Amino acid sequence: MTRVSQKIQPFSQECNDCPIRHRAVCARCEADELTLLEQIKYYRSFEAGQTVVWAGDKMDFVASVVTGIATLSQTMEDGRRQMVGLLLPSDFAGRPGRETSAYDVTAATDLVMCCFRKKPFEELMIRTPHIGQRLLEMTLDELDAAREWMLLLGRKTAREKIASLICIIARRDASLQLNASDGELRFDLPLTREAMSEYLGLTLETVSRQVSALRKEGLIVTEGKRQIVIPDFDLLLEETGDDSDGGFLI
Amino acid sequence: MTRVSQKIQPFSQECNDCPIRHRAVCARCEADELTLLEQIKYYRSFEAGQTVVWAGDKMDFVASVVTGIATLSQTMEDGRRQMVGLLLPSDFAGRPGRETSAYDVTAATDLVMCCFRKKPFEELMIRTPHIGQRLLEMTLDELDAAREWMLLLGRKTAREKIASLICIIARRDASLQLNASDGELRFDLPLTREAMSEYLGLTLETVSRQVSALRKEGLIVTEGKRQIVIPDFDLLLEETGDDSDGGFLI
DNA sequence: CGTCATATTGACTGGTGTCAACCAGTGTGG
DNA sequence: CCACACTGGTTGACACCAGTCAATATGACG
Repeated sequence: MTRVSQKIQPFSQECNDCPIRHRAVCARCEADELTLLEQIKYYRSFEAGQTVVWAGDKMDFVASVVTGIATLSQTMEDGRRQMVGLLLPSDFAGRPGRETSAYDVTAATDLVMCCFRKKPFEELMIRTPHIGQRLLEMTLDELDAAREWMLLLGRKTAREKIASLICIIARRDASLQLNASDGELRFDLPLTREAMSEYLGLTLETVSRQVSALRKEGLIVTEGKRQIVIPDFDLLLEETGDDSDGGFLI
Repeated sequence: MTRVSQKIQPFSQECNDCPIRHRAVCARCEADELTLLEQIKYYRSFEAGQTVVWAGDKMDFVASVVTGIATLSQTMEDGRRQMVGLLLPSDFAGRPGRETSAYDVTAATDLVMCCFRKKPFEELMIRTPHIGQRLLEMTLDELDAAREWMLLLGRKTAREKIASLICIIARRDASLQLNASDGELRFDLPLTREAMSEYLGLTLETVSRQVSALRKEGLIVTEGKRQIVIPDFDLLLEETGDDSDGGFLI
């Protein structure tokens, strides 16, 4: 688990071509504001498994996830770990006005981040309200997601947790790529069993058992190690314990 | 559980005399901005146990908690409940830009809120950046608290959960009133066993058992039903599972 | 082929949930 | 005034879900 080696990937440096342009912290920026951001941004790439920063370490930048998935985790003294954030493309990492990272930030998959040095970003935030407004909106969304997650952690059974996680990832995948080939959903699980267990507050053995159970019952089909097919999404939704109706696609 | 009856309590209507003036969403406002807020604010009082709004119901205001404690809870179809927010004086309820409440909002104790009709508040937010800035700051704090809470829900034992909750309330109590009479901490538990169980993702029986266990071991002393004395705070802290050092008093 | 990381499965344990009885305090109405 | 109900809390007996420990698969990669 090294924290070196971030080769600059071939990637368009133009904000206008950016895949997350309309959803990230810069979403509301006008052309001139974008120019200012463009001057202080730089890209960093990480390989799957690499740590971006450790909890407590100095973090002198904030960043948007461009491609890939990052996780935020907390660790207890005796090693118990709980994931507390799952950052997908366009999500924001780091906190303006704070020196160090409160969490371990890890690349769950290969990852590209659009980074801004913290100081200039903070100054820019004061001058351009559009950034602060968008950040507030995104933080409120994060808070809602965290509260949904708390319900899962506090009250759901292992089976419901697994079904919920698969539905969450399926939804997010569907919202990015519109691969609605009939009612059947197909996507890659971007998390290892261990990462899933850290997300769900379970052991990795329980995760494995419950995934197997859902497979044996035909609620999901696995192809290879990571690929998942959901033959009937509504059927799986019923296993999450959530209200049947409340399912809005992101 | 009615939702009527909010008698206006005798309470200073002057923002300058407000006990939460320096910590609430209005904390950064200048005198002139405060005047604008003052024009659209109104107080509402609730008795312990009353519901402020139900999840899904229209909520046409946002509000600061002035005195007392409010809770945010989610309910699953079959009745399982999880608390997802604990609002203390100066904390903010409601979300600008959203019509309905996402959670049940309940008065855990007698409660006074300083309310703003949503529309005027949103318009004010656009014109006075200080409100949005402060709200962002508070939301980021809420998010951090929610993530700490997720660690508790996902990874802590019942005993650690109870110890953690008592420490959290003791800290907050100490931060409001500086009653540092020696090393001994004394305060009222503002939550019923049921509310504690909803906070912690436990049953109320388990809460009761673990509180009794801590009492029998002398880690806490109970006087009457609700009053709690902590003879040695550090000793109790060791039962939370948290890092021994990281304990900053709010 | 061996090694390593990841995943699966089994046997067993134990912590927490469930169901139920009981207690204490408070308010109510005959 | 006392019987009664009602709410909030405590304690016990027992069941069961998920954790623990361990063995075995699977696949990637040298």
